[in-house]
Amino acid sequence: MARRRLAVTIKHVAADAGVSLQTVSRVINNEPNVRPEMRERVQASIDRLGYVPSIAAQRMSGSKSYLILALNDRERTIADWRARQGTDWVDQMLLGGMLECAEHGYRLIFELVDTHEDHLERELGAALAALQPDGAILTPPHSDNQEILRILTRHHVPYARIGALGDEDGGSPAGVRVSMDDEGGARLATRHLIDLGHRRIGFISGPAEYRLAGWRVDGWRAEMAAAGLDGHAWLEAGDFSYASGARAARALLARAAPPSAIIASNDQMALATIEAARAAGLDIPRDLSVVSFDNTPLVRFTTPPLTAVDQPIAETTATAVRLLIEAQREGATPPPAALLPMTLVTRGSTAPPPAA
Amino acid sequence: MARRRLAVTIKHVAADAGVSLQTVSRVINNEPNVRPEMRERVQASIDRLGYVPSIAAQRMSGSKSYLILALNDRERTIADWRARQGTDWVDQMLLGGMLECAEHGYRLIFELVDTHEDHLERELGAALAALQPDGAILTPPHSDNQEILRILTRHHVPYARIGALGDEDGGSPAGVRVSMDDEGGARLATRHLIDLGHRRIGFISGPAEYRLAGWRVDGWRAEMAAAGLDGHAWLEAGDFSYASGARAARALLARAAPPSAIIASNDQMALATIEAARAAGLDIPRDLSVVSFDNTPLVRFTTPPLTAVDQPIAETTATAVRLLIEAQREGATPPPAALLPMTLVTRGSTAPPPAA
DNA sequence: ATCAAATAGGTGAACGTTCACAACAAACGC
DNA sequence: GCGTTTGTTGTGAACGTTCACCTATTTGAT
Repeated sequence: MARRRLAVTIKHVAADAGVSLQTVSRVINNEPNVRPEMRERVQASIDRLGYVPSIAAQRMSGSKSYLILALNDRERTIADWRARQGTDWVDQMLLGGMLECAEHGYRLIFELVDTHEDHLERELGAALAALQPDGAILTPPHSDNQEILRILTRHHVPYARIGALGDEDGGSPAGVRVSMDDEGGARLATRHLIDLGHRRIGFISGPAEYRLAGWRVDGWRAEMAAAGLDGHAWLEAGDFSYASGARAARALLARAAPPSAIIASNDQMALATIEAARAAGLDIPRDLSVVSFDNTPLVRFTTPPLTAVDQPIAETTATAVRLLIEAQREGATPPPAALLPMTLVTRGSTAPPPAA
Repeated sequence: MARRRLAVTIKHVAADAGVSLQTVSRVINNEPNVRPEMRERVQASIDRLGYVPSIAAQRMSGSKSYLILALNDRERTIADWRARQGTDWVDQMLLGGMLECAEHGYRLIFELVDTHEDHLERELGAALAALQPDGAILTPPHSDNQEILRILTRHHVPYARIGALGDEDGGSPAGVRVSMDDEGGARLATRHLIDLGHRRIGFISGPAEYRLAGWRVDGWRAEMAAAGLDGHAWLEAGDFSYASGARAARALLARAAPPSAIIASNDQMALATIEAARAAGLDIPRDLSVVSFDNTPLVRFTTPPLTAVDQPIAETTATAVRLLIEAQREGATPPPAALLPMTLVTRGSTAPPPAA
């Protein structure tokens, strides 16, 4: 029954330092108009008593809540999770955003939302009203969900969208945007293979409903074209699943002029490609070079370990958090956008093409 | 400057329904002593106005915060994350706990703490004071960290410990405990191999500082003994790393009487075992059966896919949340403990031993 | 020297909710 | 019919912080 919270409050600090509540508040919030010596005295009391302002109380009197919500599609996340299909992106996103938040005295709260029309309004509204966050981060594939944007706007919560389009802003406040350079990543991979001497470079694409899948194709195509190579012949469609990757790889290898290298749009399809090649009696990387996209933990433990394009997932949320906080401080300048570069991690699955 | 929060408050609901604030509060909190018709009328107003109580305000007036903190070692998490070493457990823990929280109207906040002596006090204290959570979950390897327990106790935050010892409770409030049955899992794996006909079953252990590593050895040993087999000869020490697994596997296979099956204490060492076996010209599972522990996404995409003991990581936090909430409702009965069973997922890496 | 402005600090009210308690009505025991 | 319990509603204070406003004091320009 002893429900008494014996927490140390601003009142105790004020009494201890012999000043008013307001002065302590000013010191906490680093406001001006406090004499240095006074500030020091108050700070000493704060340290000695181990005082920490209560977020709840701060939020109550209209200040920031120092909370940022990372909104994720509940169904998709749970499905991925139940299936234990590398939900690796959850780690990356969460931790990247969290550390950046910590840096600025904020806290990241990971929130799963049901994106079904009827539930969305109630659930998201409840979360916003209850937590009153200072910002929200939208992750794919719902970064463009107009309904979510509408609700956030109505609740006056500034947002950052990851991997969102920029063009469709029909006058609505655009918010911060952070994207990964999928096209650049694909160019990197293609360039790497061209530099090794490959000329017939195959590409296994992802499902059309993911925009990033298209961008990856674009990058491959652009770099092929730049090198005077055919950026159309060796394209096979996949859907990010292992099975589709296996099918696409078999199709590519069965061609009259099979590619000497294959870029797969994600790790699972790359794994499938390796298996398919091996089943066809090919040695990796002697007979076939393989590059994958995403660089999840999966690809470090294959034989050979895969050369892969690394997605800066963590940097994505970290940047979103940073821009969100900065934009708030700066005032209403046009909301910033960032494009994060991908990097190529060279491992054992790529080599010069066979002498032919 | 329009800092005005035009949120709908309890006051609006009260006015709309023509009752006092207190009555609305009672309806929200499902308290007794409200006439059904009154309750209905208030509920109607709540629904119509889309009212959601503010957590901040609730927390202010001494009620619950409906927040549960999941405490994790910052350094370890970041290291794992930077290295992109399957931080799979983060996903699992987080999502498991989160969904269970959602079920009860709570919210899980993932918090990284610096466990270095001097920082711990300040950082954890700050988090507790700021958030005032209704409970905390401690995860390995710090479930027994006395300093953390001391701080939590001082702040009156009930806690659940995952994978903690039970014996060392020197009179301090023990809190809820949730563990995974590592020994049972090892027995399951061993039993499976024995049933297939194996008699020389090797075991690659984890590092001694992890208690669960010892429990896994115990389970293997117990089941071997129960079947009248030698539970000492085919043990090799590893440290959960790929390199150590490769070393241990080579050592086992080089023996005069090599095992026909090997159980590795985690997935990475199992992967290493498969590679080592293949390098030695062995076929999996024809010449050697391999069982791994943990069942991370890694092991589904190897060839063959690995038979693995699955850790109920998600259930672990889910159970912790549930017990924490229940214990709070029930009052101070002796805090409960749970032991979660592991399961064996049979895939392609196990088969009867070669005819010999 | 005088007045305006900037600086340093304090005071009461407000934020949205619950708690303790009071008030009143209805139901009950006898 | 009376006192007692039980059920239902309302009232004022409290939680910890910041905001708007106020009062001194100091600074600077004329």
